[in-house]
Amino acid sequence: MERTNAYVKKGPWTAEEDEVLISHVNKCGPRDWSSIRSKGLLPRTGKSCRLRWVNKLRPNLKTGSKFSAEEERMVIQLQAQFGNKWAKIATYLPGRTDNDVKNFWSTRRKRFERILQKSTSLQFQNNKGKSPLVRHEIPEVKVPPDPCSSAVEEGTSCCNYETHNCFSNSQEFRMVPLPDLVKPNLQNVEAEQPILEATPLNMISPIDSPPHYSLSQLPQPQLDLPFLSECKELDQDPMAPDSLDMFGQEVTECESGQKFFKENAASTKLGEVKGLSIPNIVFDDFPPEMLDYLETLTSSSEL
DNA sequence: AACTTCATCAACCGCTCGCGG
DNA sequence: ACCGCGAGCGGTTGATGAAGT
Repeated sequence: MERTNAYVKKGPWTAEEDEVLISHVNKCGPRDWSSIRSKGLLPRTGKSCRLRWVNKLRPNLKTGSKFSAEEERMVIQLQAQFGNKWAKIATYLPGRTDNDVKNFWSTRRKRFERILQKSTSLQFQNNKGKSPLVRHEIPEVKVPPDPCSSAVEEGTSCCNYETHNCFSNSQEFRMVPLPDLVKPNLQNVEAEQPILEATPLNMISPIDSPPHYSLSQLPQPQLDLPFLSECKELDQDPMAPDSLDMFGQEVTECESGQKFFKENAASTKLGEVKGLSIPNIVFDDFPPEMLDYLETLTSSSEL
């Protein structure tokens, strides 16, 4: 048990501290973290020691090297499959820690939040006082209750849904993706052209409920996962049925298919501004495939 | 050259889980 | 069954350096 009243050092680790920690692990193995402090070896909490070992001192870590294209693809795919289970995802990536994966994903997400915020703020400026209805709405998607959603796997997420007022005990919810975000006309942003196009709601065909997959159908861990969004697919019209499969197929062919839809429904809202329906997008957990897709689309747009 | 913005990384915090008493 | 503890995980923050203006 760690003493709570003793001095605890925080902040960056020194080389000397690292040596002490490594020495401890060599003697005792990567455990008994709290004893490091209780024995007076280091003024660090066991938690801190463990983190230091796992993220920096552990052998065979790829410290300092950027994620390869293959690693990026795997993270994208595994995130779509497992959600934000960074530790689990990291087990598929030799030499990478959960912290690495988490940081990678966080950076990636921030980048697109920024890109798309720019895009949507310009959309608002450009559409101010123009179109009476600029609304993007996709028909309701009914998600059947997932018989596989054991409390262990889904419990935490359900709390999140409730937080978002999106999914609680209800067996259905409204998924409201934004078509123009699937393939935003970002090239037009700088040209100050209106980006949004009104789509009559009655012209949007319903999306079938994602198929259900049992846990037993989950792919086993492997290092050679295919990547879903190859360039050829990016040339398609994203709103064409086939292109929806580009997201839907990948996402639903796994245990988290339904969860994916649920979670991302919570991330997208429609806002009302001055009588206009303006997309008010929250990209908290934007679909990774969509982000990847947007990345491809926007990488040449010099935003 | 100075300033701003962005990306990356290390580390901390709060929470949950599992285990032993 | 309950409680306390250690370990592990995910979210978040702050520091730092690179790149852009």
